[in-house]
Amino acid sequence: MAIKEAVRPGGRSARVQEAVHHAVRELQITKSREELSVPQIANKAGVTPSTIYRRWGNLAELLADVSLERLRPDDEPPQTGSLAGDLQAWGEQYLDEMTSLPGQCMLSDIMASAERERRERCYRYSETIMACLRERAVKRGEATPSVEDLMDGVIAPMTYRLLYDLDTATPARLSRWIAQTLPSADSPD
Amino acid sequence: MAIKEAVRPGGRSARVQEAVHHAVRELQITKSREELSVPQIANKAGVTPSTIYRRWGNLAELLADVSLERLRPDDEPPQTGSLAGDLQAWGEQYLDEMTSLPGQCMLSDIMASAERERRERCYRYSETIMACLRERAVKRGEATPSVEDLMDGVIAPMTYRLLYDLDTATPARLSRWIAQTLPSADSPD
DNA sequence: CACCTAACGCAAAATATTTGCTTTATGAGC
DNA sequence: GCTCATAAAGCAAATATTTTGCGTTAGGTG
Repeated sequence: MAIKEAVRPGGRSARVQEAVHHAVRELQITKSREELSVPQIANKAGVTPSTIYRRWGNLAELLADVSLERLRPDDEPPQTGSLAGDLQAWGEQYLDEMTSLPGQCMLSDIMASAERERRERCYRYSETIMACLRERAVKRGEATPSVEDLMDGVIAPMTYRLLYDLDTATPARLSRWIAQTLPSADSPD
Repeated sequence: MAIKEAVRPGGRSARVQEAVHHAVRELQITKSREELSVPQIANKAGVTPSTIYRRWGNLAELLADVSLERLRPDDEPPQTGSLAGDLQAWGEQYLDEMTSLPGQCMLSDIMASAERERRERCYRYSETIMACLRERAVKRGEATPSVEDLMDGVIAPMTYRLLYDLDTATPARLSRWIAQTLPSADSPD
């Protein structure tokens, strides 16, 4: 019955982690990023600040940790019957989520983290989704690009624009990225 | 003779700015990111901490500001005689710069800034370079993609991988992004 | 040349962070 | 179950950082 996660993930540790994460999420509803502070979060979570500092190091890392947790693939991406459709459907809801204020904060928090590993987790997350959509297409017998090509052709421009030029992170462009990435077949242009 | 930059960019202000920037660059040589502090920088620059806090807000913004300054296009990108060549040449030196430790720190500092405007300046910077290389190609009579397409096809995957998956930010992949973006002509594969 | 005021210096006050030591409670071995 | 070793948390004092109010300096303007 040994849980293999951290060194000692048992009851109290997990409880503290949950309390702190929960406190952050609660506070984020009312307070803006620069109104948040470690002592404040600690107080709300019912722990001492030193606990947070020792576990997370600083506010930035804590926020990144909380943000990353939201990035769990909770539900299966919607099915539309074609790879292009699946990409568009998933991408649109992702864009929608990430262009929102909380979404942008989430991205910021993750990017502000010094831990390279966190950003790599984002990469793996997107990769997993691309692999899933691609797998569906393969099963249907569609001709499909590699996951690599999907990452470069769709995820990269989408993410790039979410980070650097928000105005151009739109569903219309998404269609373009998808069309140019998939083996040309039915796009009239 | 009026300089139109800030509200009052005259002598002293500019001197302080330069002193602080210089102090940061000096300290960055020996100290790692988490060893830097505002009071330390202030001391080295010969100003009081409150000056820095009032002008830049916090350490993260100051570092981002310093990093961004390095992003000025100091010299014309090398000419190779073809768009593919120009892109590869410029891209390789950019990759080289950005995969280095100082380059990665620079990217981190910029991404950690809360000011969206800073990231947009990065976007404009890359865009300017793409426009320049494209302009050359057009003058030579080459068939060229739009700047937009260069951004999506080359800059986006490059930047994406520099940020999220450093191992895959390589010249070899750069070739691939370029080949797939340019109107197919001479690539044997 | 005199005046206005943005930007800086200074130092006290408020906050946040670190640290040494104590206490608690999980998980392993008996 | 009970005991023990220790990871993780609490507590509080010591540091360090950040904010703030107010006096001073020095660009820029008339």
